[in-house]
Amino acid sequence: MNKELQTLIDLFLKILHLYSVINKKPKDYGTGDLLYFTEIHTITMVGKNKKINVTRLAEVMGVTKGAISQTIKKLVSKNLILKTNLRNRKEVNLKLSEKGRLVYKGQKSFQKDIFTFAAALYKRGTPEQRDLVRRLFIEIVANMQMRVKVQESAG
Amino acid sequence: MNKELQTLIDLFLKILHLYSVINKKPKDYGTGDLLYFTEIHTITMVGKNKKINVTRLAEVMGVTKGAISQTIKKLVSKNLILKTNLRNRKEVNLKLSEKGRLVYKGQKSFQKDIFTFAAALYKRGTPEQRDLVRRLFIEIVANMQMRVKVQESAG
DNA sequence: GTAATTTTGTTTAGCATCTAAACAAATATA
DNA sequence: TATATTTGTTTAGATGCTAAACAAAATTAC
Repeated sequence: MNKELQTLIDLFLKILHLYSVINKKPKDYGTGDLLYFTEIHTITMVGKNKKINVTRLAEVMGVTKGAISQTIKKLVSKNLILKTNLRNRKEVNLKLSEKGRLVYKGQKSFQKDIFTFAAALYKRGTPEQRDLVRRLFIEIVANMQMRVKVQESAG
Repeated sequence: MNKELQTLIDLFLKILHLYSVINKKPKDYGTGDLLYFTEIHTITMVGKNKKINVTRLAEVMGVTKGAISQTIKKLVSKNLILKTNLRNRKEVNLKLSEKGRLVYKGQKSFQKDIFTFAAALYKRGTPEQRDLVRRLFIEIVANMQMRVKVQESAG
């Protein structure tokens, strides 16, 4: 069993690594912009969170406000993200432009693609089998989130 | 079911993101060196693959030879990795120093820690439940590896 | 056996991304 | 109103990567 478990952990670590390799190459989702993963990820997060601001985006993405500010500046200049609520120079509200939504949709379908075959496998499983998968993922997320919090309070 | 599946994919993407957040902070595994993830990952790969060389390491890690060469240079200067087979200036064989092995062990136990609770959950599952988990991971790895290969041959 | 080719590793310049810190501007609190 | 807090921006410097030019060694072709 321990060997089986180690193999499984190795598989999981391999997935984590492969995902970063896949996302290293910049992509064009049909807008004419070659976008790096950080840019795409930022667009994804803005698309997912209505009217988010820089500070909250930094929290959600686990980086500093400065990093977000720089990325947003670039994406605004590329007309992928819009700053609304500009009568007020503080508390900027971010939203996607039409072009930004195209990237958002492209990335979503890319993610769906990656998991298409795994999803089919999952669907064919019994309710009991699916239950363990779900609980494992929830447990791993909970553990990792705890670690991030500990890191934040320590650093 | 589709909502359940989307939730699961979101959980998985969250894991991928949290892992990168966790690994962003440099760590000291008791050698006095504050090491960044790239350095730790490189040490891990050298530890896992006996007498590996720069070219193979680049393939395994999905980066260019130049990148590996730079990282190795730094790790050799920190006395974490050793270059053997130096009578021959080509085909360098890499291995961990005593200090490097300490980092290797530290990282291994860190990875084990992350999955401790999930592993306990997995162990309590039935053989049928575990079977789906295994097959899902294998499927995801296969799909991602295929994508990396396609990317390589295309780019 | 020598010449041409391939393989392997290194260096360089330049780019993307991040942090920390200093800062400016707006808001909230005393 | 004065002070403190919150929010966003800018800057300098660091890591890590690529592409390309290069050097050195090994392999292949003739």
